[in-house]
Amino acid sequence: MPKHEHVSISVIRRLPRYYRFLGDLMKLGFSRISSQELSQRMGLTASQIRQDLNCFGGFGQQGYGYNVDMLHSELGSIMGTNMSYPVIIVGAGNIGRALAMNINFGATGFRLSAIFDNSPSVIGTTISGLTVMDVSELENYCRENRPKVAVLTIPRAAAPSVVSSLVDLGVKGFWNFSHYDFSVKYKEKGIIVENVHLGDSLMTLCYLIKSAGEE
Amino acid sequence: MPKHEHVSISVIRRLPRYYRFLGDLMKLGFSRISSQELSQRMGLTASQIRQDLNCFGGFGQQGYGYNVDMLHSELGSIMGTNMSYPVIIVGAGNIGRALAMNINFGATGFRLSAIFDNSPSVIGTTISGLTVMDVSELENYCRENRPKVAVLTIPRAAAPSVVSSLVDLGVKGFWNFSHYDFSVKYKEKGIIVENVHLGDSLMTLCYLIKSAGEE
DNA sequence: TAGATTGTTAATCGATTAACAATC
DNA sequence: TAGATTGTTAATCGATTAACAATC
Repeated sequence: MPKHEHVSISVIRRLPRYYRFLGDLMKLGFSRISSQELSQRMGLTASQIRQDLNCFGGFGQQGYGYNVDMLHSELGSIMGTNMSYPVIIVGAGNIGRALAMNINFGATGFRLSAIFDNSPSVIGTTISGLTVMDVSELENYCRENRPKVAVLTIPRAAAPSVVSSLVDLGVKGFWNFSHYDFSVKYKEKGIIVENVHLGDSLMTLCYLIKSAGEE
Repeated sequence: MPKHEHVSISVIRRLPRYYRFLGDLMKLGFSRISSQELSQRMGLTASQIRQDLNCFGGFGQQGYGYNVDMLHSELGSIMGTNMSYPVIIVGAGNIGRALAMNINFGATGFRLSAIFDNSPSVIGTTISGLTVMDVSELENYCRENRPKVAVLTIPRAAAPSVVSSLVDLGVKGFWNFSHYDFSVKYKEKGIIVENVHLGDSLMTLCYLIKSAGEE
């Protein structure tokens, strides 16, 4: 089934939230939901929900609404939660370890396959069932296991060379927690980068707090 | 100086990135930059940069461009990086600890003042210079120290009651890493929530990887 | 002064919301 | 059938881009 071409990023970023709310509704025992009621629960408009969903297909039924289970599973397969793309974590510091232990990679379409670090005190330790490998093994590992995505939890200074070699080794996407900004050339190559700039997020919060106080 | 009223959230979310790039330029020894050159480095349009900055004031000079140091510090004070709002972390699990150790709260307008947990094995341990306190002390602590913001790194199930009491105790903003979705009523009360839904971010990445592969 | 580059207005583009015919 | 609610088209709104006069 060829999905509608070019769905806007705004729509895509709402999908995981729909998915979460539908999962909740399932747990609450709902079997059907109207765009109207979902919109109230989520704090957006019914119109937007219908528009968003219709980017991917007509999942509802006039006069009835949407079947919760069905819509949930449709959204899941649209996003690829049933996939199992191999992922590596590069950088087993605080953040890397916390992600390894906290993120449910399986539920989001991935499979955590290896963790790398360059510190002798960390290499060889076990995190979430995986033994931390030496970054010097990164190249061999990638040639053999072809990870699709790398989680970048390394210091900024280390990022450029690591990214460059990972791209050469076939990594297609990055979940970027480092303070490194990917240059435009990677986007042109079709490399996908999902940035999680925690510092930016916190500064935004600071601005909003400050502005609220100034009113 | 009364800032221009209601700057859109899209603009606000770009400010930290401008700030970062300007900091880099300072380190590289730049003293001036044109919107044109900055736009190329950042991968956006010069027009957008000028529009964004002019939401807050005319920081440039015709024929010259922008003074890097000056613009950097202006943006800093617009965002409030010079503030020192007290912040508490609620939940000293992997993520809470990693944030305590990794985030430069001081550089983003905050001051980490306390960390709470409910697990006896964690209470009393030291993280980043702070002794983890028992959540039972949360109320007293807030009454005495009036934290402005709380970082939520607790399980979802624990969130509703913690949030409710923190709001009653005067907390104005949340940096929310829990899977809890704040209900609309808090927004109506003027509570500010900056969500960091890591699962959503990873699912978005999955979708993008999947779509790229399907082309 | 001439050249460069801003600040700002106008034009375009895209995303959200509203409306309603189709249909379960 | 009547009522409800979708899918979809049209209208609105806001954000981005383009253009250019102002001015350093």
